[in-house]
Amino acid sequence: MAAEAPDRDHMAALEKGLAVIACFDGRHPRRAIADVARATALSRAAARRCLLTLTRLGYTAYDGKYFSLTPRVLRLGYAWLSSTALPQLVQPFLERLSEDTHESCSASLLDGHEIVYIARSAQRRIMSVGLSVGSRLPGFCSSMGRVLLAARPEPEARALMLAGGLQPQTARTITDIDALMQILAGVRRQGHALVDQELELGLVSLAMPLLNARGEVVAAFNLSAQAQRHTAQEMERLFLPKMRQTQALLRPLIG
Amino acid sequence: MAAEAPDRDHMAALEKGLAVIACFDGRHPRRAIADVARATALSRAAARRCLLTLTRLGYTAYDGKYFSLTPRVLRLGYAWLSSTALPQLVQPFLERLSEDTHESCSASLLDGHEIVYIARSAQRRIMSVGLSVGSRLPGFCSSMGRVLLAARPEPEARALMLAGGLQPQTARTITDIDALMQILAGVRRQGHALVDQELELGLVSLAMPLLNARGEVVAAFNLSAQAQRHTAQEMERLFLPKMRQTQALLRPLIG
DNA sequence: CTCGATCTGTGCGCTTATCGCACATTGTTT
DNA sequence: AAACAATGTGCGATAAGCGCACAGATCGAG
Repeated sequence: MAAEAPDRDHMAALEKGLAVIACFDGRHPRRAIADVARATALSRAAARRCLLTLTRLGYTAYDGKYFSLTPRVLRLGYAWLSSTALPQLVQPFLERLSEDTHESCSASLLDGHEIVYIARSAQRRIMSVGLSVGSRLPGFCSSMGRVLLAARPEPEARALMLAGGLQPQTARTITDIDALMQILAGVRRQGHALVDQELELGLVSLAMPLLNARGEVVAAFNLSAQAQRHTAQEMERLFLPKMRQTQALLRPLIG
Repeated sequence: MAAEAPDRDHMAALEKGLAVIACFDGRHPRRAIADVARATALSRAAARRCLLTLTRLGYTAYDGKYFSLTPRVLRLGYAWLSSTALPQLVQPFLERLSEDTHESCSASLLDGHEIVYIARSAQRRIMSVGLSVGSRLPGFCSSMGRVLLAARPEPEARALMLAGGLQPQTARTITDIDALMQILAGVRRQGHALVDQELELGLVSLAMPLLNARGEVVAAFNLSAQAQRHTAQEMERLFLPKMRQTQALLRPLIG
């Protein structure tokens, strides 16, 4: 193939191997070689080399037909979790907030156009898909995503949302980029974001930034509830005070 | 360097890159190039190439001086979590057990000579080091480790423990390999393992295998408490029945 | 302020790791 | 049984990755 990006330091093999690891998920827990090759757009030979190397290192297992990840890959993800104090710091506050309100609370960071959960205290299983640390959701239609996007410069926020594709998640999902930018402006003004069934029908979610001592946005946290139990207005009335309190408690504790 | 292992498919660059990711942890959240090179035993040039590639892919960030991991690495570590149903399945049962007993409960798998936490419900912070999903402990002196080692063929269990180095964690840690093999035999007979302050002073822990419908050991779960509050005998009397119940409840649910 | 030590960025030639293809084999499907 | 798809293996060609060496930057000590 022609060299489109002739960067001096490329480490193509590393990039391919990471793509191979990342192609496993809940829908594809076990994959054969050709399967992985298709999913990663690698040649079969390259996919095979990656898988054999990963197996030799213990990151994948091979039963003679299918490859699957081993818990050793947690070494990689856990390297990040243990290298940052934020998740462990926030977790007990989320649990407290969750107990007080009897709703589920989470914290997340922005990674490109998606949010990544870094801590969570679930009260009930209200979402169709189970969320946990490491889970990802589109930023443009999630409450925490909007809080985090609102904290970025406007051109960047716009670019990130457009790059993500703006796929509607429900019939109520707002996908117009200008409308979304307006919403971000509102979030910036009010200091919180309320999303009403744009991510999943029946789910309302209220999010707020996590600030450090200097007032910078370092993450977002939210509280989500069933739409039948609480209307959007009720959400703000019932939960904003406690969330502001959590925000204020954490602020001096975050470097 | 001479080719000691002339395997045809090696993918050295992938191996190096993974080592670079894994060299970050709580004690080294930010590292410079030469620092990473030392920690991974790579040449500075190789470490630099890995770090630049990882940064280009968004797995690490560079502030001009130090590199640090980004939450994107959770894509790798938590690819496994989402590819296996076990953690999500076990979590609520651990929470229930933890509520009933007011003690901390966890589940783990064996990865080489270490156990890896895959789910946890902490009641109180009783250990000096905070545990969470992805945390690792030596297998030979932890209750879950002994349950998992006991489920392996004896020669394999012996080899794994020896490979781990048998470093004593407290003055009470048993490090004699034959004594440990005896203990594993007892665990196999009784169906549970009790570890009394061998991992950390003041910590007692009772573990039991998680069985699938066919009766195979697929993981271990435990309950840990402070030694001051409960003696070893008390642990078995107080908690074994509830743990057996949890084990029985989960057994038909695990594929 | 100067000097020394360490680290970083860069370029380069050499080595071999990695590439994709092609063929033989196996096993799966219809 | 035939057709299809996936796997394992060998191989030659290419360039990816290697370590070294030099130069500039940074930092600390004295």
